[in-house]
Amino acid sequence: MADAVLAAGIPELMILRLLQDREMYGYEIVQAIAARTGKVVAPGEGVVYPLLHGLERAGALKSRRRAVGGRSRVYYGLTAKGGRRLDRLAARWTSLNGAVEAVLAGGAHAV
Amino acid sequence: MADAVLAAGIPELMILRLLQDREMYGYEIVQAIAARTGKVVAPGEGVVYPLLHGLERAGALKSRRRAVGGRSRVYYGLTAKGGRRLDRLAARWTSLNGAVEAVLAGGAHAV
DNA sequence: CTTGCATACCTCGATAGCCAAGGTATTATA
DNA sequence: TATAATACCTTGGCTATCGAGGTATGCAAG
Repeated sequence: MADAVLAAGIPELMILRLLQDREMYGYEIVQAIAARTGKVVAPGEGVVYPLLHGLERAGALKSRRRAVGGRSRVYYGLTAKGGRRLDRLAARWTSLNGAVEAVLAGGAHAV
Repeated sequence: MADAVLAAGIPELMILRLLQDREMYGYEIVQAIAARTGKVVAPGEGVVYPLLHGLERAGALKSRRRAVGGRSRVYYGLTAKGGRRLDRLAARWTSLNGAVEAVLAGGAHAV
């Protein structure tokens, strides 16, 4: 099932969150994540493009080609389904971080 | 290489942190993590034991057999090297969480 | 005008971390 | 005396991620 620890899943979460604000294209997303995280997290194109394709297949994203300045770009937008997926992953991250912080803080151990 | 996104690495971080406080044995660690995180994170024995062996091989842990109440247990303790490793991973987690929060918060995008 | 860099898309193979499931043996409990 | 809990371990498989590659266009420099 691969669920318990959420093997990171950070790129997916970030992509969904970015697309919540506005449509973006793959290359732009790659740059945006690196920029906004100061390169702390910087998934390459080999991560982002397959994720975009998978998310679209899953109905979380919707794509459309647009020609901008002679260039052809594939813009992605969040669907309602994608929004729910984002909410779920964001909540999961919060809970995951809480778990890590709890152990790092130490001291108080229930049970 | 596999470094940029820190593919979780949560179990390792937690093990090192637990052993910073006191010696523990594998089975105990498995229970402790599940308990302290309310099962949000609950790596099984198939995760913990190989990690303990790997960390010991890497010089981050030191083990010794102890007989407790007729039972034989392998207790692990943190070495100086393991302490540095813990510091590094903990810092990394903080920075990683900061990156995720930054993207989730959205709005302000530097650069 | 051609070399090279940034843009923009994509795929592939390898690896690492995690997981479930199993296996052994002992001790406590019902 | 069966069953659950303790305590150790390994194996095989999956998935996310990574790096490196490949194609093609636009633009700037030389």
